[in-house]
Amino acid sequence: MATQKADKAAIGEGALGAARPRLAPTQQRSRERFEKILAAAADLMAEKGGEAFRMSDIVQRTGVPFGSLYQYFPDKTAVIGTLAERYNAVGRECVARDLADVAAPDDLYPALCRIVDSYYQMFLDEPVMRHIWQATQADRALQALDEEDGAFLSGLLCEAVRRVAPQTPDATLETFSQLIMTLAAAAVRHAITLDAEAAGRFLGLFKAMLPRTPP
Amino acid sequence: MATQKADKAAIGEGALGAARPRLAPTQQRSRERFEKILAAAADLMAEKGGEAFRMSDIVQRTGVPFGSLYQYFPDKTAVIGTLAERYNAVGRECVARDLADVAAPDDLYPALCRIVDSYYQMFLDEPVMRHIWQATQADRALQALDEEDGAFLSGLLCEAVRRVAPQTPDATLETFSQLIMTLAAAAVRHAITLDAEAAGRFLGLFKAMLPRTPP
DNA sequence: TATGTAATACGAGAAGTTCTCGTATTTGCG
DNA sequence: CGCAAATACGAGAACTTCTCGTATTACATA
Repeated sequence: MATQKADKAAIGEGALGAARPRLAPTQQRSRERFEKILAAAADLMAEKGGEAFRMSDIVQRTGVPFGSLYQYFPDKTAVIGTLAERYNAVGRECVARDLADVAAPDDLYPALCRIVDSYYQMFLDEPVMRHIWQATQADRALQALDEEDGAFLSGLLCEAVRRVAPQTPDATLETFSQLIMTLAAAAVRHAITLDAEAAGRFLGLFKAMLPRTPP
Repeated sequence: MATQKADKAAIGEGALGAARPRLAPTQQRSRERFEKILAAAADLMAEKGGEAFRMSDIVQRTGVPFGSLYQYFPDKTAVIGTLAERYNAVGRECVARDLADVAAPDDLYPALCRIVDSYYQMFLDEPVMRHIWQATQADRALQALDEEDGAFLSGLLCEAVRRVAPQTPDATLETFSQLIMTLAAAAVRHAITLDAEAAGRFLGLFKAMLPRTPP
Protein backbone atom coordinates (compact mmCIF):
# COMPACT_ATOMS: atom_id res chain seq x y z
CA MET A 1 0.00 0.00 0.00
CA ALA A 2 2.66 2.43 1.00
CA THR A 3 5.33 0.06 -0.17
CA GLN A 4 6.30 1.20 -3.63
CA LYS A 5 7.19 4.70 -2.59
CA ALA A 6 10.94 4.30 -2.40
CA ASP A 7 11.64 4.26 -6.12
CA LYS A 8 9.67 7.42 -6.72
CA ALA A 9 11.53 9.36 -4.09
CA ALA A 10 14.88 8.29 -5.44
CA ILE A 11 14.12 10.52 -8.39
CA GLY A 12 14.15 13.53 -6.14
CA GLU A 13 10.52 14.30 -5.71
CA GLY A 14 10.99 14.31 -1.99
CA ALA A 15 8.09 14.78 0.34
CA LEU A 16 5.13 15.49 -1.82
CA GLY A 17 5.21 14.73 -5.50
CA ALA A 18 2.75 17.61 -5.78
CA ALA A 19 5.55 20.17 -6.04
CA ARG A 20 6.78 21.17 -9.48
CA PRO A 21 8.49 18.08 -10.82
CA ARG A 22 12.18 17.88 -11.66
CA LEU A 23 13.81 15.74 -14.27
CA ALA A 24 15.55 12.65 -13.08
CA PRO A 25 19.29 12.97 -13.51
CA THR A 26 20.05 10.50 -16.25
CA GLN A 27 23.63 11.23 -17.08
CA GLN A 28 26.55 10.00 -15.08
CA ARG A 29 27.71 13.36 -13.77
CA SER A 30 24.19 14.35 -12.82
CA ARG A 31 23.65 11.26 -10.77
CA GLU A 32 26.91 11.78 -8.98
CA ARG A 33 25.98 15.35 -8.15
CA PHE A 34 22.57 14.27 -6.98
CA GLU A 35 24.16 11.92 -4.49
CA LYS A 36 26.76 14.50 -3.52
CA ILE A 37 24.01 16.90 -2.63
CA LEU A 38 22.24 14.34 -0.49
CA ALA A 39 25.46 13.41 1.25
CA ALA A 40 26.26 17.04 2.00
CA ALA A 41 22.73 17.61 3.26
CA ALA A 42 23.00 14.60 5.55
CA ASP A 43 26.28 15.86 6.97
CA LEU A 44 24.89 19.33 7.45
CA MET A 45 21.80 18.05 9.20
CA ALA A 46 23.95 16.10 11.60
CA GLU A 47 26.25 19.07 12.18
CA LYS A 48 23.74 21.86 12.54
CA GLY A 49 20.75 19.86 13.69
CA GLY A 50 17.59 19.23 11.74
CA GLU A 51 16.84 21.68 8.97
CA ALA A 52 19.06 24.40 10.38
CA PHE A 53 21.37 24.37 7.40
CA ARG A 54 21.41 26.71 4.40
CA MET A 55 21.06 25.77 0.81
CA SER A 56 24.14 27.90 0.27
CA ASP A 57 26.03 25.51 2.57
CA ILE A 58 25.28 22.74 0.12
CA VAL A 59 26.35 24.92 -2.77
CA GLN A 60 29.61 25.71 -1.03
CA ARG A 61 30.41 22.15 0.00
CA THR A 62 29.47 20.38 -3.16
CA GLY A 63 30.43 23.05 -5.63
CA VAL A 64 27.07 22.48 -7.28
CA PRO A 65 25.61 25.93 -7.97
CA PHE A 66 22.11 26.98 -7.09
CA GLY A 67 20.71 26.57 -10.55
CA SER A 68 21.79 22.96 -10.77
CA LEU A 69 20.79 22.19 -7.24
CA TYR A 70 17.27 23.32 -7.93
CA GLN A 71 17.23 21.35 -11.11
CA TYR A 72 17.48 18.17 -9.09
CA PHE A 73 15.30 19.16 -6.18
CA PRO A 74 12.24 21.41 -6.35
CA ASP A 75 12.96 22.85 -2.93
CA LYS A 76 14.70 22.38 0.37
CA THR A 77 12.11 20.07 1.84
CA ALA A 78 12.58 17.78 -1.14
CA VAL A 79 16.21 17.31 -0.21
CA ILE A 80 15.31 16.41 3.34
CA GLY A 81 12.35 14.38 2.18
CA THR A 82 14.44 12.31 -0.16
CA LEU A 83 16.83 11.52 2.63
CA ALA A 84 13.96 10.73 4.97
CA GLU A 85 12.28 8.41 2.54
CA ARG A 86 15.55 6.64 1.87
CA TYR A 87 16.16 5.98 5.54
CA ASN A 88 12.54 5.14 6.25
CA ALA A 89 12.73 2.46 3.61
CA VAL A 90 15.59 0.90 5.52
CA GLY A 91 13.49 1.03 8.69
CA ARG A 92 10.53 -0.60 7.02
CA GLU A 93 12.70 -3.39 5.79
CA CYS A 94 14.12 -3.98 9.25
CA VAL A 95 10.71 -4.20 10.84
CA ALA A 96 9.34 -6.42 8.11
CA ARG A 97 12.29 -8.76 8.50
CA ASP A 98 12.02 -8.79 12.29
CA LEU A 99 8.35 -9.71 12.12
CA ALA A 100 8.47 -12.15 9.25
CA ASP A 101 9.21 -15.23 11.35
CA VAL A 102 6.59 -14.59 14.00
CA ALA A 103 4.42 -17.70 13.98
CA ALA A 104 3.76 -18.63 17.60
CA PRO A 105 2.88 -16.39 20.56
CA ASP A 106 6.31 -16.95 22.03
CA ASP A 107 7.93 -15.51 18.92
CA LEU A 108 6.37 -12.14 19.44
CA TYR A 109 8.36 -10.82 22.32
CA PRO A 110 11.79 -11.51 20.89
CA ALA A 111 10.60 -9.99 17.65
CA LEU A 112 9.63 -6.81 19.43
CA CYS A 113 12.99 -6.66 21.15
CA ARG A 114 14.59 -7.08 17.76
CA ILE A 115 12.55 -4.25 16.30
CA VAL A 116 13.58 -1.87 18.99
CA ASP A 117 17.18 -2.98 18.71
CA SER A 118 17.10 -2.78 14.94
CA TYR A 119 15.93 0.80 15.09
CA TYR A 120 18.47 1.62 17.69
CA GLN A 121 21.23 0.03 15.66
CA MET A 122 20.07 1.85 12.56
CA PHE A 123 20.42 5.12 14.37
CA LEU A 124 23.84 4.16 15.61
CA ASP A 125 24.90 3.32 12.07
CA GLU A 126 23.33 6.44 10.63
CA PRO A 127 23.42 9.27 13.13
CA VAL A 128 21.84 11.56 10.57
CA MET A 129 18.54 9.79 11.03
CA ARG A 130 17.98 11.44 14.36
CA HIS A 131 18.15 14.83 12.75
CA ILE A 132 16.06 13.75 9.85
CA TRP A 133 13.36 12.60 12.21
CA GLN A 134 13.60 15.89 13.98
CA ALA A 135 13.27 17.85 10.78
CA THR A 136 10.42 15.77 9.48
CA GLN A 137 8.51 16.25 12.66
CA ALA A 138 8.67 19.99 12.36
CA ASP A 139 7.73 20.31 8.73
CA ARG A 140 4.15 19.67 7.80
CA ALA A 141 4.78 18.55 4.26
CA LEU A 142 7.29 16.02 5.47
CA GLN A 143 5.09 14.95 8.33
CA ALA A 144 2.59 13.48 5.92
CA LEU A 145 5.25 11.11 4.70
CA ASP A 146 6.11 10.21 8.24
CA GLU A 147 2.54 9.38 9.16
CA GLU A 148 2.15 7.19 6.14
CA ASP A 149 5.29 5.43 7.18
CA GLY A 150 4.05 5.03 10.72
CA ALA A 151 0.78 3.58 9.49
CA PHE A 152 2.68 1.06 7.42
CA LEU A 153 4.80 -0.07 10.34
CA SER A 154 1.84 -0.19 12.66
CA GLY A 155 0.07 -2.30 10.05
CA LEU A 156 2.90 -4.79 10.01
CA LEU A 157 2.83 -5.05 13.77
CA CYS A 158 -0.91 -5.57 13.96
CA GLU A 159 -0.69 -8.22 11.31
CA ALA A 160 1.99 -10.10 13.23
CA VAL A 161 0.06 -9.96 16.49
CA ARG A 162 -3.10 -11.12 14.78
CA ARG A 163 -1.22 -14.00 13.30
CA VAL A 164 -0.43 -15.39 16.75
CA ALA A 165 -3.37 -14.07 18.74
CA PRO A 166 -6.32 -13.66 16.38
CA GLN A 167 -8.78 -12.89 19.12
CA THR A 168 -6.98 -9.72 20.24
CA PRO A 169 -9.45 -6.84 20.24
CA ASP A 170 -8.88 -3.89 17.91
CA ALA A 171 -8.35 -1.33 20.63
CA THR A 172 -5.65 -3.43 22.19
CA LEU A 173 -3.89 -3.88 18.90
CA GLU A 174 -4.00 -0.20 18.20
CA THR A 175 -2.69 0.80 21.60
CA PHE A 176 -0.17 -1.94 21.49
CA SER A 177 1.35 -1.06 18.15
CA GLN A 178 1.45 2.61 19.04
CA LEU A 179 3.27 1.83 22.23
CA ILE A 180 5.76 -0.41 20.50
CA MET A 181 6.49 2.24 17.88
CA THR A 182 6.84 4.70 20.69
CA LEU A 183 9.23 2.39 22.44
CA ALA A 184 11.30 2.13 19.31
CA ALA A 185 11.37 5.91 19.03
CA ALA A 186 12.26 6.13 22.71
CA ALA A 187 15.03 3.66 22.23
CA VAL A 188 16.47 6.02 19.71
CA ARG A 189 15.85 9.28 21.51
CA HIS A 190 17.00 8.14 24.92
CA ALA A 191 19.45 5.43 23.95
CA ILE A 192 17.36 2.76 25.63
CA THR A 193 18.09 -0.76 24.55
CA LEU A 194 15.22 -3.09 25.15
CA ASP A 195 17.45 -6.05 25.76
CA ALA A 196 16.02 -8.95 27.72
CA GLU A 197 17.41 -7.72 30.99
CA ALA A 198 16.18 -4.16 30.75
CA ALA A 199 12.80 -5.24 29.50
CA GLY A 200 12.58 -7.78 32.29
CA ARG A 201 13.38 -5.14 34.85
CA PHE A 202 10.87 -2.75 33.42
CA LEU A 203 8.13 -5.31 33.22
CA GLY A 204 9.10 -6.70 36.58
CA LEU A 205 8.63 -3.31 38.08
CA PHE A 206 5.26 -3.05 36.51
CA LYS A 207 4.32 -6.50 37.71
CA ALA A 208 5.43 -5.66 41.20
CA MET A 209 3.42 -2.49 41.18
CA LEU A 210 0.37 -3.83 39.46
CA PRO A 211 -1.12 -6.99 40.79
CA ARG A 212 -3.80 -6.80 38.13
CA THR A 213 -5.31 -9.72 36.31
CA PRO A 214 -5.10 -9.59 32.52
CA PRO A 215 -8.54 -9.40 30.88
CA MET B 1 17.20 23.03 40.40
CA ALA B 2 15.32 23.96 37.27
CA THR B 3 12.40 25.07 39.32
CA GLN B 4 12.69 28.82 39.51
CA LYS B 5 12.79 29.30 35.77
CA ALA B 6 9.18 30.27 35.23
CA ASP B 7 9.40 33.78 36.63
CA LYS B 8 12.44 34.60 34.54
CA ALA B 9 10.80 33.49 31.35
CA ALA B 10 7.75 35.58 32.06
CA ILE B 11 9.98 38.57 31.46
CA GLY B 12 10.48 37.48 27.90
CA GLU B 13 13.93 35.99 27.92
CA GLY B 14 12.55 32.95 26.23
CA ALA B 15 14.68 29.96 25.50
CA LEU B 16 18.17 30.99 26.43
CA GLY B 17 18.79 33.93 28.69
CA ALA B 18 22.08 34.21 26.83
CA ALA B 19 20.51 36.26 24.05
CA ARG B 20 20.67 40.04 24.26
CA PRO B 21 18.37 40.92 27.13
CA ARG B 22 15.23 42.96 26.76
CA LEU B 23 13.68 45.20 29.34
CA ALA B 24 10.75 43.83 31.24
CA PRO B 25 7.58 45.66 30.29
CA THR B 26 6.78 47.61 33.44
CA GLN B 27 4.03 49.88 32.30
CA GLN B 28 0.44 48.80 31.91
CA ARG B 29 0.26 49.15 28.14
CA SER B 30 3.52 47.30 27.69
CA ARG B 31 2.38 44.34 29.70
CA GLU B 32 -0.83 44.15 27.75
CA ARG B 33 1.04 44.19 24.48
CA PHE B 34 3.41 41.56 25.72
CA GLU B 35 0.49 39.24 26.41
CA LYS B 36 -1.19 40.17 23.16
CA ILE B 37 1.90 39.10 21.29
CA LEU B 38 2.04 35.77 23.07
CA ALA B 39 -1.63 35.15 22.45
CA ALA B 40 -1.28 35.91 18.77
CA ALA B 41 1.77 33.68 18.54
CA ALA B 42 -0.11 30.84 20.20
CA ASP B 43 -3.00 31.20 17.79
CA LEU B 44 -0.66 31.34 14.83
CA MET B 45 1.22 28.27 15.93
CA ALA B 46 -2.02 26.36 16.20
CA GLU B 47 -3.20 27.63 12.83
CA LYS B 48 -0.07 27.27 10.78
CA GLY B 49 1.64 24.54 12.74
CA GLY B 50 4.80 24.87 14.78
CA GLU B 51 7.03 27.78 13.92
CA ALA B 52 5.60 28.20 10.45
CA PHE B 53 4.29 31.67 11.16
CA ARG B 54 5.84 35.04 10.31
CA MET B 55 6.74 37.76 12.69
CA SER B 56 4.86 40.04 10.32
CA ASP B 57 1.74 37.99 11.09
CA ILE B 58 2.09 38.99 14.70
CA VAL B 59 2.63 42.60 13.73
CA GLN B 60 -0.48 42.53 11.60
CA ARG B 61 -2.71 40.82 14.14
CA THR B 62 -1.66 42.69 17.21
CA GLY B 63 -0.93 46.05 15.65
CA VAL B 64 2.31 46.04 17.58
CA PRO B 65 5.01 47.16 15.13
CA PHE B 66 8.32 45.40 14.62
CA GLY B 67 10.32 47.77 16.72
CA SER B 68 8.16 47.27 19.76
CA LEU B 69 7.85 43.56 19.22
CA TYR B 70 11.60 43.22 19.30
CA GLN B 71 11.76 45.37 22.35
CA TYR B 72 9.91 42.70 24.28
CA PHE B 73 11.46 39.64 22.68
CA PRO B 74 15.03 39.34 21.46
CA ASP B 75 14.01 37.09 18.60
CA LYS B 76 11.41 34.72 17.27
CA THR B 77 12.57 31.74 19.31
CA ALA B 78 12.12 33.82 22.45
CA VAL B 79 8.45 34.22 21.67
CA ILE B 80 8.03 30.50 21.20
CA GLY B 81 10.31 29.80 24.14
CA THR B 82 8.28 31.97 26.48
CA LEU B 83 5.13 30.16 25.48
CA ALA B 84 6.86 26.80 25.84
CA GLU B 85 8.17 27.61 29.27
CA ARG B 86 4.78 28.83 30.38
CA TYR B 87 3.09 25.61 29.32
CA ASN B 88 5.91 23.45 30.60
CA ALA B 89 5.44 25.01 34.00
CA VAL B 90 1.84 23.85 33.94
CA GLY B 91 3.01 20.36 33.04
CA ARG B 92 5.55 20.30 35.83
CA GLU B 93 2.90 21.31 38.33
CA CYS B 94 0.59 18.55 37.14
CA VAL B 95 3.24 15.90 37.50
CA ALA B 96 4.35 17.17 40.87
CA ARG B 97 0.77 17.14 42.10
CA ASP B 98 0.12 13.67 40.70
CA LEU B 99 3.18 12.30 42.45
CA ALA B 100 2.90 14.15 45.71
CA ASP B 101 0.68 11.61 47.45
CA VAL B 102 2.67 8.55 46.46
CA ALA B 103 3.57 6.89 49.75
CA ALA B 104 3.02 3.18 49.30
CA PRO B 105 3.91 0.92 46.36
CA ASP B 106 0.26 0.59 45.45
CA ASP B 107 0.00 4.34 45.02
CA LEU B 108 2.46 4.39 42.19
CA TYR B 109 0.46 2.89 39.41
CA PRO B 110 -2.60 5.11 39.76
CA ALA B 111 -0.24 8.06 39.97
CA LEU B 112 1.33 7.13 36.67
CA CYS B 113 -2.06 6.78 35.07
CA ARG B 114 -2.89 10.20 36.38
CA ILE B 115 0.29 11.68 34.94
CA VAL B 116 -0.48 10.37 31.51
CA ASP B 117 -4.06 11.54 31.78
CA SER B 118 -3.03 14.92 33.10
CA TYR B 119 -0.78 15.48 30.13
CA TYR B 120 -3.44 14.33 27.77
CA GLN B 121 -6.00 16.60 29.36
CA MET B 122 -3.57 19.47 29.25
CA PHE B 123 -3.22 19.03 25.53
CA LEU B 124 -6.96 18.85 25.11
CA ASP B 125 -7.32 22.08 27.04
CA GLU B 126 -4.48 23.79 25.22
CA PRO B 127 -4.17 22.53 21.67
CA VAL B 128 -1.31 24.95 21.06
CA MET B 129 0.94 22.76 23.16
CA ARG B 130 1.18 20.19 20.44
CA HIS B 131 2.61 22.75 18.07
CA ILE B 132 4.88 24.15 20.69
CA TRP B 133 6.30 20.71 21.31
CA GLN B 134 6.80 20.36 17.62
CA ALA B 135 8.63 23.62 17.38
CA THR B 136 10.81 22.92 20.37
CA GLN B 137 11.84 19.63 18.90
CA ALA B 138 13.06 21.25 15.73
CA ASP B 139 14.93 24.19 17.20
CA ARG B 140 18.16 23.59 19.00
CA ALA B 141 17.92 26.55 21.32
CA LEU B 142 14.46 25.47 22.38
CA GLN B 143 15.50 21.89 22.64
CA ALA B 144 17.81 22.74 25.51
CA LEU B 145 14.86 24.13 27.40
CA ASP B 146 12.93 20.98 26.67
CA GLU B 147 15.66 18.73 27.93
CA GLU B 148 15.96 20.64 31.14
CA ASP B 149 12.26 20.23 31.62
CA GLY B 150 12.45 16.53 30.86
CA ALA B 151 15.24 16.09 33.38
CA PHE B 152 13.17 17.82 36.02
CA LEU B 153 10.16 15.61 35.43
CA SER B 154 12.27 12.50 35.31
CA GLY B 155 13.77 13.59 38.62
CA LEU B 156 10.34 13.85 40.19
CA LEU B 157 9.46 10.39 38.98
CA CYS B 158 12.64 8.81 40.25
CA GLU B 159 12.12 10.43 43.60
CA ALA B 160 8.61 9.07 43.87
CA VAL B 161 9.64 5.56 42.94
CA ARG B 162 12.51 5.69 45.40
CA ARG B 163 10.14 6.74 48.09
CA VAL B 164 8.13 3.54 47.79
CA ALA B 165 10.85 1.17 46.53
CA PRO B 166 14.20 2.43 47.83
CA GLN B 167 16.12 -0.63 46.69
CA THR B 168 15.32 -0.07 43.01
CA PRO B 169 18.56 -0.03 41.03
CA ASP B 170 19.60 3.11 39.17
CA ALA B 171 19.39 1.62 35.72
CA THR B 172 15.85 0.50 36.33
CA LEU B 173 14.83 3.89 37.56
CA GLU B 174 16.36 5.57 34.57
CA THR B 175 14.75 3.28 32.06
CA PHE B 176 11.51 3.43 33.90
CA SER B 177 11.21 7.17 34.07
CA GLN B 178 12.19 7.53 30.44
CA LEU B 179 9.53 5.09 29.43
CA ILE B 180 6.89 6.77 31.49
CA MET B 181 7.73 10.15 30.04
CA THR B 182 7.62 8.55 26.64
CA LEU B 183 4.25 7.08 27.43
CA ALA B 184 3.00 10.49 28.41
CA ALA B 185 4.28 11.92 25.17
CA ALA B 186 2.68 9.04 23.30
CA ALA B 187 -0.59 9.68 25.06
CA VAL B 188 -0.51 13.13 23.62
CA ARG B 189 0.74 12.31 20.17
CA HIS B 190 -1.48 9.33 19.56
CA ALA B 191 -4.41 10.17 21.79
CA ILE B 192 -3.80 7.17 23.99
CA THR B 193 -5.41 7.27 27.38
CA LEU B 194 -3.74 5.03 29.88
CA ASP B 195 -6.91 4.28 31.77
CA ALA B 196 -6.95 1.19 33.94
CA GLU B 197 -8.54 -0.94 31.27
CA ALA B 198 -6.18 -0.03 28.45
CA ALA B 199 -3.16 -0.34 30.69
CA GLY B 200 -4.39 -3.67 31.94
CA ARG B 201 -4.82 -4.91 28.40
CA PHE B 202 -1.43 -3.73 27.40
CA LEU B 203 0.28 -5.22 30.40
CA GLY B 204 -1.78 -8.33 30.10
CA LEU B 205 -0.58 -8.78 26.59
CA PHE B 206 2.96 -8.37 27.73
CA LYS B 207 2.43 -10.79 30.58
CA ALA B 208 0.92 -13.31 28.23
CA MET B 209 3.81 -12.96 25.87
CA LEU B 210 6.54 -12.86 28.45
CA PRO B 211 6.59 -15.57 31.00
CA ARG B 212 9.71 -14.02 32.50
CA THR B 213 10.53 -13.82 36.16
CA PRO B 214 11.18 -10.35 37.49
CA PRO B 215 14.75 -9.89 38.77
C1' DT C 1 33.76 14.45 -38.36
C1' DA C 2 30.13 17.96 -38.68
C1' DT C 3 25.73 19.58 -37.11
C1' DG C 4 21.41 20.15 -34.70
C1' DT C 5 18.85 19.38 -30.63
C1' DA C 6 18.00 18.29 -26.11
C1' DA C 7 19.85 18.11 -21.62
C1' DT C 8 22.50 20.36 -18.23
C1' DA C 9 25.17 24.25 -15.99
C1' DC C 10 25.22 28.51 -14.16
C1' DG C 11 24.78 32.68 -10.99
C1' DA C 12 22.91 37.35 -10.67
C1' DG C 13 19.05 38.89 -8.75
C1' DA C 14 13.76 38.61 -7.43
C1' DA C 15 11.01 37.72 -3.56
C1' DG C 16 10.46 37.09 1.00
C1' DT C 17 12.22 36.53 5.93
C1' DT C 18 14.06 38.18 10.45
C1' DC C 19 15.81 41.73 12.98
C1' DT C 20 18.23 46.72 13.68
C1' DC C 21 18.76 51.39 14.53
C1' DG C 22 18.03 56.28 14.46
C1' DT C 23 14.28 59.21 15.28
C1' DA C 24 9.76 60.51 17.25
C1' DT C 25 6.66 60.12 21.00
C1' DT C 26 5.03 59.29 25.51
C1' DT C 27 5.51 58.89 30.57
C1' DG C 28 7.10 60.02 35.28
C1' DC C 29 8.69 63.31 38.22
C1' DG C 30 10.72 67.61 40.44
C1' DC D 1 6.42 73.30 32.69
C1' DG D 2 10.68 71.06 31.48
C1' DC D 3 13.84 67.34 31.55
C1' DA D 4 15.27 62.53 31.33
C1' DA D 5 14.19 57.96 30.72
C1' DA D 6 11.34 54.70 28.82
C1' DT D 7 8.73 53.34 24.96
C1' DA D 8 7.01 53.47 20.02
C1' DC D 9 7.95 53.20 15.46
C1' DG D 10 8.95 51.51 10.59
C1' DA D 11 12.18 51.99 6.72
C1' DG D 12 15.67 49.34 5.42
C1' DA D 13 19.98 46.19 6.35
C1' DA D 14 21.14 41.48 6.25
C1' DC D 15 20.23 37.13 5.04
C1' DT D 16 17.13 33.37 3.16
C1' DT D 17 15.20 30.44 -0.55
C1' DC D 18 14.37 29.95 -5.15
C1' DT D 19 13.91 31.67 -10.48
C1' DC D 20 15.00 32.54 -15.08
C1' DG D 21 17.50 33.74 -19.16
C1' DT D 22 21.74 32.58 -21.15
C1' DA D 23 25.95 29.72 -21.86
C1' DT D 24 27.69 25.20 -22.15
C1' DT D 25 27.94 20.37 -22.76
C1' DA D 26 26.36 15.65 -24.37
C1' DC D 27 24.51 12.77 -27.75
C1' DA D 28 22.31 11.09 -31.96
C1' DT D 29 22.50 11.05 -36.78
C1' DA D 30 24.37 11.61 -41.31
